Amino acid sequence: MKATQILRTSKSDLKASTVHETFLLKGNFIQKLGAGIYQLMPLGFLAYQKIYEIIDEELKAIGFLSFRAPIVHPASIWEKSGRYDDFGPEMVKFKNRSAEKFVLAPTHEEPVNLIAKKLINSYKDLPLALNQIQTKFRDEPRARGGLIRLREFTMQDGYSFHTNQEDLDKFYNDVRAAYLRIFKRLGFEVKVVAATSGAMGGSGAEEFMILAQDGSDQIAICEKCDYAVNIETLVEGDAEVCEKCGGDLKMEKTIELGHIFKLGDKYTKAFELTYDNEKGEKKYPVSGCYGIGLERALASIVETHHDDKGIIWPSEVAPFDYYLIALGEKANEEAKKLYEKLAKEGKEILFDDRENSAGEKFADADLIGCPKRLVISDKTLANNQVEIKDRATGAIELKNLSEF
RNA sequence: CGGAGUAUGGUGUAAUGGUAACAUGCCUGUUUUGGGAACAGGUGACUCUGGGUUCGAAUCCCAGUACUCCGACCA
Repeated sequence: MKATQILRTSKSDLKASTVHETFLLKGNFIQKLGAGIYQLMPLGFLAYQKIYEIIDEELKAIGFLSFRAPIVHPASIWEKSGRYDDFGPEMVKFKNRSAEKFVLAPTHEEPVNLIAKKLINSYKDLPLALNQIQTKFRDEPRARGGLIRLREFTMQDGYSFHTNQEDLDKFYNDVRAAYLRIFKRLGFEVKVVAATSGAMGGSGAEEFMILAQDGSDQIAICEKCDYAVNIETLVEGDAEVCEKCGGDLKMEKTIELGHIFKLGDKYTKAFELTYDNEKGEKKYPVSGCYGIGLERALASIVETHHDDKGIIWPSEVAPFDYYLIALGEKANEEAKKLYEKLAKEGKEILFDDRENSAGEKFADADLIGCPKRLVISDKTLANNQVEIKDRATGAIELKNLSEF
């Protein structure tokens, strides 16, 4: 892709309240429409799609079926579950011209359970795992922190249904492992933290956290073993020593990237979702649910992968692999050829074909943060070479044009 | 939802009751290319909305809306 089409960086010293928002706004990855409401610009959407694909791929690989629920729901399905009145003011309710009642989905248990009810009749239909990556809207009283806490956001939300606890436990562990693979591919070092499943009911829950200065969660980490726990679950004065080994606990600010729950039969009971067992008896499946916030993941990648000049994308989520700069007219001709060749081979390359000064192109290459920067200039052309600079390490190597 | 503040070209700011200015961006041209270049010309804001005070309002007053920060709430 060409910079003249997609790149609109800002030279201003704009400073948002968080690092990721500063760089994402400066590089024009995102645009703010209102508090907690942002749109992804073409550049930002490229990175977002990479995240989407990684999550989708890993979850399909362990057996999730993809579905897609709507964002606007008729109020009736929420009235039926009893949550139309219970959910609280963060759920937006509205009426259309015919005074029919609707809600904007803050979560998707209601439609998912309707899908599951269609698909599950018999024990033979279990286990079943359903997944979607879809928009949620929550009218947060105070959205803040850039993309960390949005009102409209995208969430991967998966749900699984099982005949018994052992089967749920097994699948839960599969999801746990898939989540660890996802977060590794996204470039994170996550801590899996014991969490309360109180509000959701059920038998267990864990959160996937990263340490981050701008985080709004706090966890307690044991200084001796690898035990970590959300401080929300530390209520009864045991907030000072590790319950595993007795070591001292240290408080750290974190961002929660994902959350997995064993729900038991709370929701299947609430939604009257049953199956027939071998004896023909009606039983409630036990279920689990699993979620990752995509914009929050995007923001967190920037929070954990940057220097003072800009973003340093992990290779799997970078919007482009290469950022190509040409200096001088002769170099520009060669760069154009190289760009077309690499593009034809399917390489993801951003060619800075703008007429801007050299310094501006270098600064933007750092800001945008593609893993490799290619420079062609009179200097490199003297030996028919291209300079390759690694964004993360700063290491520079020269390669012959013919080797590309 | 409680407390405080802000609202002016695309962006960032100035003008404190009397002609809306500066920088940047953008457009044209010339020149320039290894770390945010230079010159020249040009473009662009009925100063958030509605009301009020005044000869006169970006400026003062009232209401609304939006945004920011602190707190509560939530993930």
